[in-house]
Amino acid sequence: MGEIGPREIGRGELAEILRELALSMLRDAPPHRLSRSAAGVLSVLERTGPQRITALAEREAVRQPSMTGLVQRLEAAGLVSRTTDPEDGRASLVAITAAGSAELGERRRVHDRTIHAHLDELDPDDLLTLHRAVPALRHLIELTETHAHQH
Amino acid sequence: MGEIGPREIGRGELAEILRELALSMLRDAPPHRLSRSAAGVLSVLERTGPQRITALAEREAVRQPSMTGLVQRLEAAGLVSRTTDPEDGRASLVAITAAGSAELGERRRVHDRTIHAHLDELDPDDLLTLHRAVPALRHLIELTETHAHQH
DNA sequence: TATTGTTATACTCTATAACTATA
DNA sequence: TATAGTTATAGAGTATAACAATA
Repeated sequence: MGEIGPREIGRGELAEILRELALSMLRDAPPHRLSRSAAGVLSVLERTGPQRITALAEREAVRQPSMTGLVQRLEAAGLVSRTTDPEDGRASLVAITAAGSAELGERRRVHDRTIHAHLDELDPDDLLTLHRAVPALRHLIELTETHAHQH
Repeated sequence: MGEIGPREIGRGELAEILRELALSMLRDAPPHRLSRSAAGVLSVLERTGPQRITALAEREAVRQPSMTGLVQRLEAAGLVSRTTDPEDGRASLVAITAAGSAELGERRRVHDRTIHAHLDELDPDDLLTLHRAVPALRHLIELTETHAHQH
């Protein structure tokens, strides 16, 4: 092990706290009609437009057959629609429907409300500190999303 | 809707970022022998000592029969052991084994290493900001854990 | 041949309903 | 009766392996 410089202090602790925070928020999410998997797919479709099964599977870090099943359930529920890719007869393009967007929005509002309630109880100084950390958290999310799917 | 005071600014945005961070970290977690559910139970047992099925179910926000099944799988894998509660013949006490602790530790190290790798790429200013936010994040986790299980 | 996607099969995780055993 | 837990059953979500269709 090398020496620990000023930049190194507590980085392991930071990773640990971030992991615990994620688990904590996850456990705290109220139950909803949309599962996490379903919401994840709808969220990608909403942000990036229609996608192929393979692209969705890579993006969500699941296998192609798993994504086939998930999309089939979403289609049966009317939350996505499918069309054959005009440029490639093998591929299909999955798109979110208006009903899908509505469900997704509702799920986000419910979860955010829960988190908001906790923030309301937080010490004002802590709240200010977290506000100041928003850009850094955004950057961390970007890095995490970029480097995903490498497992 | 009431007026928006100085303390109110951006709290909705903060909740949103925290939710997105949690999802992002979750998707980023490398696959592991221990599922999230299994790791959650082992983590509780490690921190709080032997627990009843009912207590574990409440803590992890699942139903009693779901926890029965999960504990049965963990027991079959040698990660927990069970004894009848000496004070109540109906109840059993579930305890983590040495093998369970080892698996849990390994899973945490793997995930933390992934997060750590992202932190290494973060701008030093962002990293400093996040370090300063550790106590606030800790407090938020505590609030979230305390108020869980109210759905 | 390589790529896109589906089907077949199996295991984990979750739920509700009905049950057993103990208090 | 009430509580602690299990069993029965069903559905979502995941995986691997084998297959079909198109490029």
